[in-house]
Amino acid sequence: MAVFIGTFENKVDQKGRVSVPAVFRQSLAGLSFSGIVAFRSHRADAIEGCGMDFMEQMISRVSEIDLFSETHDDLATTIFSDSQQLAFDGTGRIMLPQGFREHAGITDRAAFVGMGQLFQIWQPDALERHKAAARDRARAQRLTIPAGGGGR
Amino acid sequence: MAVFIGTFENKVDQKGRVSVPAVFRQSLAGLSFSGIVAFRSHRADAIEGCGMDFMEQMISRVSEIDLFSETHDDLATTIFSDSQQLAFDGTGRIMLPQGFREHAGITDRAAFVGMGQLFQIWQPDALERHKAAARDRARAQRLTIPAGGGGR
DNA sequence: TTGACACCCATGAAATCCCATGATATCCCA
DNA sequence: TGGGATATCATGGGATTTCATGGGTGTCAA
Repeated sequence: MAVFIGTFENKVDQKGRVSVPAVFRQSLAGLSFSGIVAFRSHRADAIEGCGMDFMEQMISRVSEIDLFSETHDDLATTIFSDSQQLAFDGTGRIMLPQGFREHAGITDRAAFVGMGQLFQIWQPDALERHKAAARDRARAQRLTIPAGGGGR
Repeated sequence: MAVFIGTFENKVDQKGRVSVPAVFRQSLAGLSFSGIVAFRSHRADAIEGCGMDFMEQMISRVSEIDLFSETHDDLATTIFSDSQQLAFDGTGRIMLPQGFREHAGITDRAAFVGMGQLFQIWQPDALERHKAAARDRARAQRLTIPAGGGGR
């Protein structure tokens, strides 16, 4: 399973390219698709990213639902239609599509934020604000991490 | 397993040809039939598409089941009899048969929508409406991905 | 002979490849 | 453990390829 930890800020060049942090790329190495899968976060003004393995997991779970049922189609449409495969170039960069950049307000800098199985891509200033707010909420609500059933 | 992710809008020319998005073609590469298998969606105004591998899988799955289930038998009959193999030409285009275009209301533009192991072909405006509706339904019913057997 | 359809070529825009660069980080050996 | 030698990385930009699209031509069958 690909794991993403840490925050990295990289430049977006004229062509819309960004280097994906090397650590993230190493997590993604060996998957069936050499690149990331990205989609607009519906919670935040950010892009969410993951590896193809994560998407394949989604597919197999969705396929447990009856094919051609309304539930299956709604779910599949919602999840897969707005995602995009972004392939690495020879030096580990991806092209951030215009629409994604707009959604996140990204122009010339992008911050990659590890979130465990997923990561997010933010406009750096927006990320700062978001982090501060998240810290406050977590403190106010005394958030904790649920105990897991042990690794599998 | 062929994976279809993303939405792509392409033009349908005078002759009824459309380019299948390059990403989808790559997913379909190496199968026993170089092209797509398509049939009219019985619930939506869209064309369903997949690779020959998926068709083969559906056939074997249905043949296990249709002894017991009339519904599945009907579904199978509907799907398989209506399906057509649409071969790629040298540049990755297919011919959308008249009947399919009519069913989906497609004239000069067609949107390919990834649904995981399948994809759909829509008239772009109809797709927008459909996407919004699907999202709303998914949210209203709190549809979630069925919990899998845990990450691995 | 007239469509329908497969095959071929041309084109512009966009994405990707490829190489060069400087800045860090890492390695290695005394 | 210091500090030069060596990788790794992020970044820039020109060259090349891919892609979607348009249109022509040949072929086979009704």
